[in-house]
Amino acid sequence: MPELPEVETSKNGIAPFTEGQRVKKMIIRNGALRWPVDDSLPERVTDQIITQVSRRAKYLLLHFSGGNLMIHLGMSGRLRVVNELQPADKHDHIDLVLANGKCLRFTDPRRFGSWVWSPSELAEKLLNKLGPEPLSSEFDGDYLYRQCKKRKAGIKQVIMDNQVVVGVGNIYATEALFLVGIRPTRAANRLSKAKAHELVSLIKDVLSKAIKQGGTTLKDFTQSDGKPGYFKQELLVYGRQGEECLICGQTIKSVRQGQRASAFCPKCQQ
DNA sequence: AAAGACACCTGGGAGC
DNA sequence: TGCTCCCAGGTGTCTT
Repeated sequence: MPELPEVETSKNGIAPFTEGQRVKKMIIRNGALRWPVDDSLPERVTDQIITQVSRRAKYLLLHFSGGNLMIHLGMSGRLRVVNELQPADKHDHIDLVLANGKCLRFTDPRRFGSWVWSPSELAEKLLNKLGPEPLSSEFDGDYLYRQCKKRKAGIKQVIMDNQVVVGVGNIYATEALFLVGIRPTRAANRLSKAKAHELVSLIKDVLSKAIKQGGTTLKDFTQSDGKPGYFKQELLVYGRQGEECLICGQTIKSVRQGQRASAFCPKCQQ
């Protein structure tokens, strides 16, 4: 997925075309997503106005008077605003056709994404577990330090844990740990308070910067107008295993943690 | 309570 | 050209 900056970029891209618009029709071509898309959704949103578009964690929320549509992009999901007459492609699973002749189109080859109505039992279950937003003041050095003291797992797994802080995925966790000079495998409970403060500040920096650049385009992600995100050029270690460290020239290594690759520089990160 | 493995699914690239 | 295998932005669930 799309990590937090990509979701934020999608939100900013679609908001001007969707806020204040009435939904004319909802088309579900393939509802077999992370959770089966509720059959009653079209009935629920048809003729309703999208009052606001917001984000919570990696969920994009379309607000209606009676509740929200919670959209998650999973690993390969994408939202675009297209003309309603544009023919649907192979993985274009859901359309929200709007009164202004535009169409909010959801594309997701791997179908790990989701469209869930909130409030609902499922929505509460998903939302209740979520930790603070990474860019909020609640996520600060003292907080992360307290969370880390309880855990002996690798620091990278802790900052990627949604219960600790939301929105930090593999790319930005990897980058922030490089910037702070700590190996992803370092036991979280061995992080000093000073480093916890520094790490929080770098996570915020890297996420904010990525949002400004329109996110990171690897393969699937594009902004809602179809343009790529430009943060990829800024990546210092993610995906660079085998290449030279841009700071010291050492070969970037990669380890697997929780079935996920973690790239790091063996010299810059201890 | 926490950690680890596994699940969901398709497509792209590497290697043979 | 084609097959097989591994990998990929996430995260809920089940087992130790």
